[in-house]
Amino acid sequence: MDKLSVYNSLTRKKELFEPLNPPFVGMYVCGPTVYGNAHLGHARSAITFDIVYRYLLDQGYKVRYVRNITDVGHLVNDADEGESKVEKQARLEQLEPMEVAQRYYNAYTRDMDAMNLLRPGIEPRATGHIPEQIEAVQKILEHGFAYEVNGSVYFDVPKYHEKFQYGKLSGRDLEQILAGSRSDLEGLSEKRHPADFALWKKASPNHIMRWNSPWGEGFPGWHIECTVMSTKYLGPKYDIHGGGMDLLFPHHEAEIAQSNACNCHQPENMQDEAKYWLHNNMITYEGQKMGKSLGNAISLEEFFSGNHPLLAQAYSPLVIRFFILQAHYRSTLDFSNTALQASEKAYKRLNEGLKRLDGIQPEGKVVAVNEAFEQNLRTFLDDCRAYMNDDFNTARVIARMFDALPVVNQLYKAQGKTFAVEQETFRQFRQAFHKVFYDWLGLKAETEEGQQHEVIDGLMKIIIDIRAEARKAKNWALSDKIRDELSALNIKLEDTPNGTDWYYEK
RNA sequence: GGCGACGUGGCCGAGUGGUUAGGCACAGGUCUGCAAAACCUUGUACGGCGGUUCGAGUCCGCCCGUCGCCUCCA
Repeated sequence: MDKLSVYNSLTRKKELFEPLNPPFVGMYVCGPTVYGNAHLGHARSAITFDIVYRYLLDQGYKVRYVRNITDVGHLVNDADEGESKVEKQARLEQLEPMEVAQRYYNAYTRDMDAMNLLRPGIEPRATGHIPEQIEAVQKILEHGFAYEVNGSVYFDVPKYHEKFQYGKLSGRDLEQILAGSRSDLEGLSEKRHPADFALWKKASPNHIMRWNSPWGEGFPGWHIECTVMSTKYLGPKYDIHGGGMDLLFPHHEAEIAQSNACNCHQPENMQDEAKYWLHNNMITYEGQKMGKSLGNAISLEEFFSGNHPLLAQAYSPLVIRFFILQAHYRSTLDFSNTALQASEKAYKRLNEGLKRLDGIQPEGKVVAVNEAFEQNLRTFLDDCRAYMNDDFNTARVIARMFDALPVVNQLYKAQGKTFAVEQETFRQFRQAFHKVFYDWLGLKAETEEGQQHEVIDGLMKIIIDIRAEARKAKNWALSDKIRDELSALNIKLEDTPNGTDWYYEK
């Protein structure tokens, strides 16, 4: 494939990617709700669209990448009914809701930075766009696709369905939705139809996050923020909307409906918000879904530190990234310690290969061209491009890098004696490999700081053990020599009844 | 039950109907005082049953199983 194709959830097939207004591309991705630490699911979604972003940039597009931050509290459905998630955490931790949101936003950013994600161009917050959301609700009301009840405003799905098609994204039809939810809840709700959803919700007295509106004090419904913020920064119709498959229904379905109801009066002007809807698949743990109730919801922070009962060790952020990229984004991905350890080793080997590649000096060597090697390196970039063009198949790109690795190793090994490929081929390949590794996949050589700490700890333990043996044997000359020479390196030893501690001191 | 995505060798995972995905593990080899690392080489597969086809992991049907959604959580 010499042109980029993407799988569009809206049409359920791969389509040639053709921006609405080249060279500009607008991309909106559903970001995190900042009331808790980011987990693998957040990582997968963010990394998936980081790849899309990077690749489009590399293709020369001017991309405006918007990823929202949901910091508006909404209702939970368990025992804490009536309290928003953000609020609930605030009470627990005696913090302001916005303080909670900021804290988890910071943590999210920290984790994403660690995995080498490019930051979006705009990260709009729902709470920063309340007036725009109110305005959008008003517009939808004016257009006759919503109704107000007791200070809340609901989207009128059946009314919308008369003119537009509700359910086109998720493949549902209204009758089925109605049939499925008719049994209970009816009558308890202010909604006229079970499929209707809130655009604006009246705040209960104890709801902290609240704003004035034409319908009284309240807060926006879940779906409206994305419609509003995408419209504000990307226009009523833009190129790509991304998110996890779990958001397909009802969130994205509702977004499409809101967008059409708000920005178009008639079906002939239908825009469906975005041209391409991209969805990444979910992550499981040893075949099971992740969830707090199952005890296997592991935060990224815990992966990075290894501080979780289910984790055998710590996994570096880039190993997590690499692991995620080894699968195609539309497949479910199962993780386990063995799977991650496999990725860790593979990633290490790739890094070693890259180091060797950078160390190879092709100049002035005897050339005895190996046709297979030559061919391998020459077709590398085109192969990788074809895989990326095929709906961002990073798994195949990585496999292709491993296919080239033996050649790199051979060239490295034979250096100084023979050089089995044309120098120009080699130079172009090296450049291409860098492009794929750094620019497309967003990988980078592991910083060895963390490893070095471990190494130093290990070294110190060995030294201290040797010294302990020397002291036991009353070999004071050796034990003092160890202490004095360490001291010269600003490493101080302190003998305690429980053993010997060490620390840095200038 | 409905909608969607899937079920590939010991594990993770690509796969556009016809000849090797790849990684990890395992095995053999090179190197090595021994070992490790590194490098080289190799084996093991397509959930089940039918169907289409000269030929199916790849298309069609049914069955079984997994995951997500179907909630005013976002």
